[in-house]
Amino acid sequence: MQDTNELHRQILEVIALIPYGTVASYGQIAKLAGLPKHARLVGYVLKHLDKESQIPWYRVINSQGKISVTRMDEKGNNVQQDLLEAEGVYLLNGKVSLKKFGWQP
DNA sequence: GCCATGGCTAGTA
DNA sequence: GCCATGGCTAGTA
Repeated sequence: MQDTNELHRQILEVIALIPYGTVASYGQIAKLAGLPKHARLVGYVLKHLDKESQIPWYRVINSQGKISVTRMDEKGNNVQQDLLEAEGVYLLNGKVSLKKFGWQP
């Protein structure tokens, strides 16, 4: 049980390092956390993140540059997309250019 | 235990 | 294909 939380903590730690205005993929986070092949776990952890968390969850997208989260605000805008655009990260044809905005640690 | 289910993905086609 | 979770049966005791 404690091992699991430790993994989650490592993952969140790495996500917290993603710089403003950049994005990283689930797989990339997993790898940097020392957990290659655990991309899905990253998704799981983020899904269960509590609302109060200060972790920049929205800077994590899939490896194709697409947003996986579908949550909308009252205006019908995708919440994650809004948060990214507020940092200057925009979508083109529904995708973020990883070349431009991808985090290179 | 077994099996389905995910905020996924490298590597084909 | 990967892998942690969670719900749900067998099958013991």
